[in-house]
Amino acid sequence: MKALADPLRMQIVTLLAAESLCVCHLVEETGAKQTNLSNHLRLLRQAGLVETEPWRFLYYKLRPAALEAVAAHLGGLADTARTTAESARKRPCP
Amino acid sequence: MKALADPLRMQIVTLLAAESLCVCHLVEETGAKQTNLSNHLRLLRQAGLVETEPWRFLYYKLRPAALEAVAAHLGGLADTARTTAESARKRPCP
DNA sequence: GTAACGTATCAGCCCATGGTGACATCAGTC
DNA sequence: GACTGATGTCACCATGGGCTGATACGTTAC
Repeated sequence: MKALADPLRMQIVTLLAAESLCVCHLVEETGAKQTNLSNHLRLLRQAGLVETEPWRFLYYKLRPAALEAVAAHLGGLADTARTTAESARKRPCP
Repeated sequence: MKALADPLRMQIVTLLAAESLCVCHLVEETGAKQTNLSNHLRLLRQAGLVETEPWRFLYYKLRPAALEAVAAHLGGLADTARTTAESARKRPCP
């Protein structure tokens, strides 16, 4: 969750959803500096959301399963909330 | 996204997924102080993730649709990533 | 009416995070 | 070997955000 809290990191994830990209592309697309992107990509990697593809240059690639897991978790909470909202029972206050 | 980045707020959302609760319950469950919870709940309300139910006491309730929207957005990114990963084409570097 | 409770706001402190530039290392080219 | 570019790390600073306690206001109970 924290990994996705930063707007730039969310932008990175969105860009990587479309295609794997190397830092040179990300610099172009986001306008952020290389070192800053390096920091953010490290965090996204540590969070398990992206991985690297060594190529001519180092490409970064989204890990769909990790993102799907976050989505499923939130979706599950939403489903649970829908079910319990129907029961309409409230826990009494002390 | 930012709204869910804080562990306490994520805990609140998880608790509210199970049932709507008033602050007195949240104080008990989380151990956080009333004023702190009030701050966090304000942020969650501003983010559209929870709403209030005036009752004997004020209850807070999760908005499943809002949470579902976040989940769907992330899920969509994951799906896109899966599709593009199969194409295996890489944007060339300059 | 008074006291207690529920709730939100305010102001302040302190730590975490985001961004930056310098620098180091590695790989490729000449 | 010298140079260049790609990549990541380090140290620092500014800002943002989380938490706290005091306070204000409205409601409820006696």
